[in-house]
Amino acid sequence: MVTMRDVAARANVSIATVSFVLNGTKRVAPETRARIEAAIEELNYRRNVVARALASSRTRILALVHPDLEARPNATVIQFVMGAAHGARERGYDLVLWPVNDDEQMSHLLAGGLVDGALLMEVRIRDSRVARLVAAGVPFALIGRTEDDDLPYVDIDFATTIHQAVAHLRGFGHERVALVTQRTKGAPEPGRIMRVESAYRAAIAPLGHPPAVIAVEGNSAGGRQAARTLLDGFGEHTAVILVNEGASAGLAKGVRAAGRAIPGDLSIISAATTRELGEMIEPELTVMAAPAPELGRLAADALIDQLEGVPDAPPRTLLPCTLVPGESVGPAR
Amino acid sequence: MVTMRDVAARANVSIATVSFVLNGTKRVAPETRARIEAAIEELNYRRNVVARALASSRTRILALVHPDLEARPNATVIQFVMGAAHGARERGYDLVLWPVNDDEQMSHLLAGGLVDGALLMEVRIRDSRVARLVAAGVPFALIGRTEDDDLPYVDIDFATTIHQAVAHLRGFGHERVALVTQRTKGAPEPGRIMRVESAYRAAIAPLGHPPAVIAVEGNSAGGRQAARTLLDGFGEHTAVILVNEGASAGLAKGVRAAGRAIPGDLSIISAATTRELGEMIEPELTVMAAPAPELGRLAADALIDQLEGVPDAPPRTLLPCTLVPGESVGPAR
DNA sequence: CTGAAAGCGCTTACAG
DNA sequence: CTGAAAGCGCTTACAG
Repeated sequence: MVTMRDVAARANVSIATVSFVLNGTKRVAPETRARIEAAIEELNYRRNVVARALASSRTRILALVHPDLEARPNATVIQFVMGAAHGARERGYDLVLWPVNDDEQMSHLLAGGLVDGALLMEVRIRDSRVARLVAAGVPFALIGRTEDDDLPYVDIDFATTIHQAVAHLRGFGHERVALVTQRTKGAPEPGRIMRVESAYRAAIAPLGHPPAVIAVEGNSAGGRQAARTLLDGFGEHTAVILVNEGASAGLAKGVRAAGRAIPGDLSIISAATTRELGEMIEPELTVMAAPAPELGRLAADALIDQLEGVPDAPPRTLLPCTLVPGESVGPAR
Repeated sequence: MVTMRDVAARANVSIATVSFVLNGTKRVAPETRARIEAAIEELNYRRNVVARALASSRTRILALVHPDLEARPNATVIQFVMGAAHGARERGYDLVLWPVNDDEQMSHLLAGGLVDGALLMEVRIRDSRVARLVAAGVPFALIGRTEDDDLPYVDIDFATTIHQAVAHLRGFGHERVALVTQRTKGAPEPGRIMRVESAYRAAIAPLGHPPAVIAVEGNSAGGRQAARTLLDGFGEHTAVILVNEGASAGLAKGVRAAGRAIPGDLSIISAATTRELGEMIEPELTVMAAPAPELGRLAADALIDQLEGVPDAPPRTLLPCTLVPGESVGPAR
């Protein structure tokens, strides 16, 4: 293994000087610099990141803390993760995956000193992990929000997204619009459910009809259950907005199985999902595509800005979903 | 920050002895050990993983090397990734994500010394990354296979999977069975395509009809194209096996759009995907569910076994997919 | 069974 | 502009 010592010897300088040109932390005479760069090139030297981390007390590693995601293979999840990985890499950071469900284990890992900061996924309204992070003195950024709006986060702008969805439906004459959200058995609710609901209530208020919110599990069975509830209980609705990726297909199937037409009898918009999911369903669903890759990247950026003390870096970013018209929205009956 | 030095001072021993009890590398007198453990407890000490890595030349970090996965949000991909992350964590290792497309960048990262070993995803028949890994002297395990069968890998047992799929179809009287695989524009083909094809040829040989292989892109458009080819060109086929997750929904839609019934006119099995994907489609697809979580975990295990010199650890594992009956397979017409 | 000490490969005041 | 040296927090022969 070739070390800084070898480079220094070949360039006839001290290892300190090699370090200075590598980091650009001090001015070095042009000729000296050239000699060092030549030596680095000739020896094919790469500085050891572990030694650098120990000496500088900065590992340049970030943790992505998330619950078990195997269980919910939603299309947006991988986009978040990969967006964060790309964002980190591009700024010279590494991203480690920490699939931990309990706070204890997270604190334990944090105390090991491997990471400079953490990205939190699946953030809940009241999230005890945040207190742990603060206690450990570890900088962080959230993907999603707690009830405390002053923390660093990136999130989907649900207010704008839902308003646009409602506006789109109103353009087709819909006045009675229901909402389908996600119920997570056992687990505390992610913050977005609450935000989505209030955005929905605000958006449909001008229409003068009472809100109808249906919470089901994020899978096909949940979707079919939502279809039944919608058709039986709330029969008069002509459109529905879903913020439940996993239930989208089941809802469409359930509606059709009940002999109703999409969009003839019911228009559907699935929000916070991917264009690809919409294409898979019959009829092709109109979706509000989540800016998941961007959010992943922005989360990494926000955390790194914080670590590096970048001035005027935005600690919080909200991005709305993008409407991708399919064949599931039509005129109100 | 509390260090080993603090623990040693409190327990009245040298830091060497503290290190010995922490690592279990040398026998320590019970009373001494008890004193040290008490001190660790009282001070809430956690050993610094970076210092440990530098001193032991073992970082206990693994890299997951993969091309850009944002672009292809297949359901199995996240399962692989999370399986590997879990497997690593359970054995005290961390997994970093390395989204790199070119070999140069991979070698560059490797040379930094951050990782003890690498897991390679999306392995191609001839994969230049393998040579790079060998050149860098970095242990690795593949998720998938190259043409060289002697390397450490985990993979789906496509031979068994395809045979089971064909046997299932034969049970329904099918004799003319087509295959739909994936075509990746530009990129070299992953090794599995080749293996799937030869497994398919072997499995249908006893049926006495010529093979029909259709390669399309892994998205809805690809699936619809496959449907057209299948219905127009190969009209006499009564069943199709897909090994193209992303095209599954498009194929089903295309077949129905052409006025053909599933499974009345055409039976469909989608192999190497998830049960959830099958549920999303209309009619619910019979799938061969990929053992993706297990394979991710096994890949991590194989690599760690190698790093730790575990005797008799299996360097290669093949796991078949599991048949999950849906509504897309019926008697041959 | 325990300790003193070298060493892992860097960074970073400090001195000149 | 450059260097000598301490130090980051551990592990690991080596000696006793």
